Amino acid sequence: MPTDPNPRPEPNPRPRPGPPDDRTARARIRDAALAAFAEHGTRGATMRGIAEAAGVSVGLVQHHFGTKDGLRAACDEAVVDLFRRQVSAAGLGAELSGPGGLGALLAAGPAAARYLARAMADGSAAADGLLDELTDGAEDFLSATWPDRFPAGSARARDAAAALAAMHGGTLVLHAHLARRMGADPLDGTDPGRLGRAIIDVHRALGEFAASPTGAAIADSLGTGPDPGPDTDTAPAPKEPGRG
Amino acid sequence: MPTDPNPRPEPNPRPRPGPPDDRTARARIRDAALAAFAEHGTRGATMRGIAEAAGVSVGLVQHHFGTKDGLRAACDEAVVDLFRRQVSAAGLGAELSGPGGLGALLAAGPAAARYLARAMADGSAAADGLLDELTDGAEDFLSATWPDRFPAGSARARDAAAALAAMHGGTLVLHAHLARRMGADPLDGTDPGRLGRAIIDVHRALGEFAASPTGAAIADSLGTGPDPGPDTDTAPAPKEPGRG
DNA sequence: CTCCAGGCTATACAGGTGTATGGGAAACGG
DNA sequence: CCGTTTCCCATACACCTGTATAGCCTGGAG
Repeated sequence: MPTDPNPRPEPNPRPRPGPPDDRTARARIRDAALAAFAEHGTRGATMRGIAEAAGVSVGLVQHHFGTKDGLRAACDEAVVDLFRRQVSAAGLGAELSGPGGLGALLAAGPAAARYLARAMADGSAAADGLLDELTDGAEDFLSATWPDRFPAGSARARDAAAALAAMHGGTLVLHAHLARRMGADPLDGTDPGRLGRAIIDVHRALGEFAASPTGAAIADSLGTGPDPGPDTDTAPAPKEPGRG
Repeated sequence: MPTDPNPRPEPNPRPRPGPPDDRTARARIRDAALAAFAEHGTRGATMRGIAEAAGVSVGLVQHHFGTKDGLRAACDEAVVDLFRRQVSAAGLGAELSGPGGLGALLAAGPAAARYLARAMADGSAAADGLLDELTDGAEDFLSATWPDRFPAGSARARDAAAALAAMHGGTLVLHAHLARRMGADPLDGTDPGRLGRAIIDVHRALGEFAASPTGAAIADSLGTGPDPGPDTDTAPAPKEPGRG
């Protein structure tokens, strides 16, 4: 959470004229838009609804952000900014897409996470960029940890990295389903580690299953590619990654 | 010309008056709606666009499906039906949420899969129901395979099953991202096993990683020890009798 | 005081949306 | 021949959308 020691909404402090100052009503509008876009989608959210939620008129929204797409772009930028600050604050390096990258996304705040979830599903430049970064991080992680199984630049590493990012991002996008089944939305801030624990459980279990003869048979039935891979090494002793 | 066989595929053969007959223009409209909903979302798709894509007028769409929500419901039902038929045809039992369940979804056809992906993200009764079935299957699978780690009805099994379904469903929802990174959309029908292979690769790699000391440390940092055991559990997930 | 820049509001407008309505065409049944 | 049913179309309507425009209010500068 960014430091925001403002008990009052600060009616009209005449902000500096130059750069985007991001305080006062402008920030209120942006936050309201974030929530509205997250809840109703880019198309479902309305300018009037956002203005009402922010306690301002529709004209002011236009005055500050021009058009609806401009407002959307501002939300994108704000969320990406928040995420980057969170990542650098947590000291995460390239391996964003371990269980850690997801945690950083969640730690950026429920509103931002919800917005990102919608943006990923709807497809926005910001969400695509973030997803690409997660995927790049995952590919680096895979290639660095298992160079024989996922050679750098190989199609197998690329596919696995994309799938990994999609799977972890999918838990974000489908947070409503998780909330329905787990009893608590993983995006509401309480117990941020619960989803991570479940994901690790899944990977451990499914990893063992995939390594079993039954799993190998399933993999074979899918038309295994050129490299079936050694199934004997179970503990490759990966190099220490960053905060997970 | 009273006695005239069918020179055209659907000459309006006066179908049976009673039940939903699903032929002629009605099916065309439904298919066009499926594609439109999948591409533009429930809100973005328009009645006029669907009618034009189906080659009919807007009035006919209303005549057959009443309202837009009725059309949406019909699409839901059709997709769910298709999926069930595919599952039973493949002889899949409870383990819907292994790599098999996802494959059945994909095998139901690109249009249905795309529609389902959108429906999962937007949230519809059909998508929720299907996701619940996948989750139930995953929970059964986890509890049956690792009874000590995922006791039946435990919170840990429930969380892991929900996460597993969300992760696999997420690859469906984020298929555009996968297409961007893998170079081919996993929902376009060609090489249906490629995504499954990537998922298995991910589970194997991440499973090994989670079992490593580094992974265990990460799991510990998330709040719970390696074996929390069954904590507060609630009523087991509702199961549908009959259809397995 | 006046002046005036800028945050802020109210209203108007053009376009698109879902839906209701009235009517036309073809296949039976008489 | 007419009547009825069903499929199908063109149009109208009320509503909501994003956006443009004109004006009000505050507060500092001259």
